[in-house]
Amino acid sequence: MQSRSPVSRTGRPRSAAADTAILAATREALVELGWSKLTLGDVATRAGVAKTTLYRRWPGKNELVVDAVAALFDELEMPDRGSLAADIEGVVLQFAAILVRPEIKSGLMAVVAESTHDDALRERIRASIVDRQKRLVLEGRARAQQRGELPPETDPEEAARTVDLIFDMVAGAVVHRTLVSAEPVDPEWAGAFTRVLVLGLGRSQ
Amino acid sequence: MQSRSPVSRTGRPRSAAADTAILAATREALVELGWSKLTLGDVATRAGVAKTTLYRRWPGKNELVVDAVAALFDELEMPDRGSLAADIEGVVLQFAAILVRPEIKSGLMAVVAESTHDDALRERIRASIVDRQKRLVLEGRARAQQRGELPPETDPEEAARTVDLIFDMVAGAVVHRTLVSAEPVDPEWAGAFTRVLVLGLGRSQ
Amino acid sequence: MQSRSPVSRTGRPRSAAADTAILAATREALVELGWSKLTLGDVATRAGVAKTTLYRRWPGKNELVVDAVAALFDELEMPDRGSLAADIEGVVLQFAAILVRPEIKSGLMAVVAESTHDDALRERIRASIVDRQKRLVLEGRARAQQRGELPPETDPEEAARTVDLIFDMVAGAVVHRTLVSAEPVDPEWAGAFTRVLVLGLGRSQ
Amino acid sequence: MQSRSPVSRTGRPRSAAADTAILAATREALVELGWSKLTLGDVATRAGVAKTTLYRRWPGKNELVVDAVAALFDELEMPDRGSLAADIEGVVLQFAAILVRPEIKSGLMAVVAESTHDDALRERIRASIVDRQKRLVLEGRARAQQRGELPPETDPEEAARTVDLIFDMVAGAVVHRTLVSAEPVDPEWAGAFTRVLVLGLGRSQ
DNA sequence: GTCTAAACGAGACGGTACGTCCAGTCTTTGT
DNA sequence: ACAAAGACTGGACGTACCGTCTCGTTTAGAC
Repeated sequence: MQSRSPVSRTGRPRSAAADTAILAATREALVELGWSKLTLGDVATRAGVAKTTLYRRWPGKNELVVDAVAALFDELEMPDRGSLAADIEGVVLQFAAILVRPEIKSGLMAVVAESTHDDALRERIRASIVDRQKRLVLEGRARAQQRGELPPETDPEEAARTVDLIFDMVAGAVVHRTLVSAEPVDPEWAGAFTRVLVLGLGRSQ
Repeated sequence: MQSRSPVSRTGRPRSAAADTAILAATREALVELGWSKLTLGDVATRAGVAKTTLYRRWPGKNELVVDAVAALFDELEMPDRGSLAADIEGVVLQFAAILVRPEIKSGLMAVVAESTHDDALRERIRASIVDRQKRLVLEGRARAQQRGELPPETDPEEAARTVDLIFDMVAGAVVHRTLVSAEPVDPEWAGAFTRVLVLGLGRSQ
Repeated sequence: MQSRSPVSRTGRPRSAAADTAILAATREALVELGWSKLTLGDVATRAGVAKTTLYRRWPGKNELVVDAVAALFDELEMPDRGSLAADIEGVVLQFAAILVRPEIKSGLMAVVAESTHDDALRERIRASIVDRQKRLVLEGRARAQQRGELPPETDPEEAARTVDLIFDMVAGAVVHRTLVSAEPVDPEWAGAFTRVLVLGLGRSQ
Repeated sequence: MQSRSPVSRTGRPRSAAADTAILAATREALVELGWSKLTLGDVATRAGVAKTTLYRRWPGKNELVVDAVAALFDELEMPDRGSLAADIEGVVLQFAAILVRPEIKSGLMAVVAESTHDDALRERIRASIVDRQKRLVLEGRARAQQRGELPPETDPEEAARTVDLIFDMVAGAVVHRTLVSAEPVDPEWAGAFTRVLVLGLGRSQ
């Protein structure tokens, strides 16, 4: 009989604490040093862990940073604020608040840059970060349809395309404002942005 | 009457050809190797130039890549296509065409990432790339006002804010679509995007 | 009973073979290139070793060459040739034979030159090379005293000064003849030199 | 303004002052930096001269240092001190006094080391430094013969060999004592050395 | 209560690129 | 024609990390 279990039943198990410590150390190092000066040796030292332990769990710097950063995005939530505009504005502000955190600022763009010539990395980013947040768009649309602010979708393909468009517009604008223009996403900007977006979407009205 | 350069009329002058060769070599290396594997030694070799010559002119990899990439953005133009929507759609497609070029794809996000913890670099990017392209938004608005598609601005501060908002929305959405979502900016997407944007702007007046 | 090395029983141990290979490669490079054209990168390559490994073990070129050269001096021996004069003549010829070897010729004077403004290096040379060979003078004197050629020393301080004087005279003359005058130390010269020295020492008693 | 030289009408004449300044700057740099850290650019700067001027006059560092150092050896003189022993002792002390000067200490051994694999350099050293000092041995011998301390030479070849031997013994011992053993050549040592040498030479007595 | 195999820390290893420095040459303008 | 200035090619420097590799040492679970 062969063991079906993917994990080894014998030998010393991997320390669960190490994972946590490594990810925390990575975020800490991102804050202090930024992506390009972050070294795995330094992360290992901060985490009180040998370099080998780190390499046993992540293939490299990129993947480690993706995982270290991904967790922070799960904080995003979209409580019902009563209208589509309010919901969007809330998410925009929340999203911006995450983006300005220095560990994100330093890490996110860098891994996206790396992903432009590393397909596996792009897939990891999509799975860990991007797609996880699309739920917000879906949720918001559903809520708006319930409220009657948006018509129910007729063509499901067209609907999917619209979700992607909205996602690119929201995420893109906030990221560009924050990281490229380096201007704050304050309620005023969020309001102006949301107004344009909601009006643009509301063609049926 | 006026001295062109207040300093150094003595000594061997810097080779003008070297600058050109170095920037071209940088773009070539970006295409072949991508940002992270690009080394200044390799660029120097490709340009047929000593490493010292390169370091004499640029402080480092980041600044070199900004300059190498900036030139390509000046290709952007906005011929009069007859309507605001057509003008925007045209620029979006052109912009996307530049972004998918491998030397841009590899380099742009990386330097933006670096700029998150290097103020001088961010300023260089803003001066060399970002601000230079805002002219397109200004030009487009002026043309739309001439056509009567948009009212003349009344409050100049408000107008400036709107220019920034539009710039972040257009650039952000296209960059996100291209580099994060890694989906093509085809005429269909460009059309959908433009429709939302123009509708949103029109109604907000 | 006693721990050989009080430090570092942990981590991967240093390769003993590397030391040997590096010193051999250094001697080889000295022969082919001479001191001034010898580079540590080249030595590392010849030894099949990374540059870092070399720097981990020696602080620089000088110290490495001292160690590479020192071993060769341990070949010096002084078999009993029956008389003080014969013993000295034998050592002079042996010493000269070592000095004309190209790895010594290239390296020895250079490190001595460096040592004139590097106290640690001078100490290293003294410990590794100079003091190790003073044994020959001591041995020769003891033997001559046994034979009755020299009287037993009475004042130990005076005796130590004489040892130093003889050492400087022998080593100095042979080195000067070989490396500065660039003339061969043949049996004839060795005989003439020994005659002067033995005569001078004998009469001074 | 009047032309200084009636001969050379054409071209700017070489500055004689430059030679002096360069050699002085070389000695100064040798004192401060030592041979290995002395750079020709630095010498040129100290001398208030362009690097090109320096290269126009000397082929390289070695030759420059030989010339810078050689002048100092011409200070050696041997006034008649009344006996062979006193003459030798006087020269030994003078020679030692020159050798301990830092510009000599740093430079002399280094160029000798280089000369072991550069025949032209060895010849230059021989011509500029070594052979110039052999006159002292010849002078001393002649004087001793006049005084009757040494017999007149019979075999001129044998006599030449003896001159060389004495030169190697004196120069070698003093150099070795000073630069390798790094002990002072004080009157006590000089006396002991001279005693051995004179006794050794005086076989006819 | 051992046995045992993987995980662990430490740190040496072969590499690659870094950014700096100097050698020696070349190209300007000035005298 | 020579000088001063300084840019140029080329190459070694010593350092920093990379990702891998040996070591000796835990340590949790299987027996």
